[in-house]
Amino acid sequence: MSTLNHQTIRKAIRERIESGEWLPGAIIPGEVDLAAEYGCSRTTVNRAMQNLADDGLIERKRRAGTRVKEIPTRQTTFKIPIVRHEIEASGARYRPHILERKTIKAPNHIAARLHLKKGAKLFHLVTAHLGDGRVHAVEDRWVNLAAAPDIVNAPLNEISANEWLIRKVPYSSGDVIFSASAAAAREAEAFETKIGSALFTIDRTTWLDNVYITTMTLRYRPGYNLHSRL
Amino acid sequence: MSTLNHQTIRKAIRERIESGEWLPGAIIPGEVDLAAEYGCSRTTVNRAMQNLADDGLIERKRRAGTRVKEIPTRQTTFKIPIVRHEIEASGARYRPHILERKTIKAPNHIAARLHLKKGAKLFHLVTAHLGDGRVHAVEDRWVNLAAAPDIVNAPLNEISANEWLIRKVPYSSGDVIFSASAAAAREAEAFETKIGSALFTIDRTTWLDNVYITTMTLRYRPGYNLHSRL
DNA sequence: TTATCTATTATGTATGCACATATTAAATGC
DNA sequence: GCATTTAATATGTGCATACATAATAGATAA
Repeated sequence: MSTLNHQTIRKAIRERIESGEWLPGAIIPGEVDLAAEYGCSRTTVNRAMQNLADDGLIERKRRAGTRVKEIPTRQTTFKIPIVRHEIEASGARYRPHILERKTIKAPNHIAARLHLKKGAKLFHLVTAHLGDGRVHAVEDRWVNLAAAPDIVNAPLNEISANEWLIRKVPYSSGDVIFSASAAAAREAEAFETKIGSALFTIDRTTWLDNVYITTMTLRYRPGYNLHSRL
Repeated sequence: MSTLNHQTIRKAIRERIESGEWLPGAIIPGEVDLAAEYGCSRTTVNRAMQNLADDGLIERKRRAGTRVKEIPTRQTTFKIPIVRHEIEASGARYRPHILERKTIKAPNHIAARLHLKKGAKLFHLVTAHLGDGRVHAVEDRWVNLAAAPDIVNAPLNEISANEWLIRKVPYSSGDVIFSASAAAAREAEAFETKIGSALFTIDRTTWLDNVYITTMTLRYRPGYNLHSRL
């Protein structure tokens, strides 16, 4: 059978754009024309083009046609790593080590992040994630007890709070913030580095249907980085 | 007409997963059944399901059926920001300020990144990206002159090297690395902060068809962060 | 029992067609 | 000239259908 699937056509069009045949901002032939040129149905071309539009390579408008993007929207998808997986992928044995675990009144900025009133009592958990005994990352987490009361009894020595929560509320929404932060005393000690060292940091707040579940700050050991391709 | 489009069905299925009707790991009804249930064609259900699979919510295998992912692959898409856009979005006026600009022998680790031999001569450019006169980020870039010889004459006071290169080679592939790094003397001075301050850092190497074009390190001012939703 | 083949089946993909919808360009009215 | 309506058109979407392909379960043979 013919090998003209939508992926082939998608690739062909991509190459024509990358080769400069159709310059940024230029309009490219309509679906009907391309279908004729490649000898396939418009449906197939349509699918290929939709994919390219998803990739941010082209811009499509009804009636107006399809154009190559002026400045391609460069976007990368990062898989939000699960710390245990990262550690195990490197061949080390994972173990969470709890540094702090108590239910206390949350600081105002934490309560605000979870859209709770000032002075709300939250479950506070600080965990060092160990790979073969070495600290890979330090997690500082606050959990809304109204949303996940069982957490106080969870076996957090065996399973990390993150994974425990994923099992409880697998499909939640979240905010993710990447930044760099300076090591405080606790992190400096854990990572055996100086106070003020630059640490790659992920802040994450999670909710489901307007109920805020948890917010956490994850600080990685010095030298850690997150890699992606575009 | 009926409002049963693929997006509606996609949303419906998503909700049934999020509600816990189909638990992680469980198999969900086949396309034919769902089509019957929703009163649409299998094509439409297929499209909805493919989208959900792209989102990492479900896993599909021929013959084996579709299952809810055990641990949902959390992934976020970050738009790789163009510094000028970031600055202008905040209402400030953008201006690049060149700190260094010369063609010299590249350090070995840079030559290696661009897959060139040791001692290759490269165009080296250090730029401070200013927003209303304040330094927003410092960029340290090396350009392969074999790939983009014209860069030596580019008006880099007006347009940043990044944007100039995007125009020359709009559709290239790249590696992106997010990390935290300590401010060296140059950055400390530019950002009016102390040496060793934690800076959010993006490393990026770009190529097109096996020709490596440029590699750069972009260090953002203290406090900068990258935000996303999942 | 174990290995190999075969039929079954769920998803994957291509196509032709019809109609929806957004946007532009042309026609019309003031 | 300027505003409004109308027609033309490229993409967006849904459906029925046919066939491809991979994985499994069951049948068959060693």
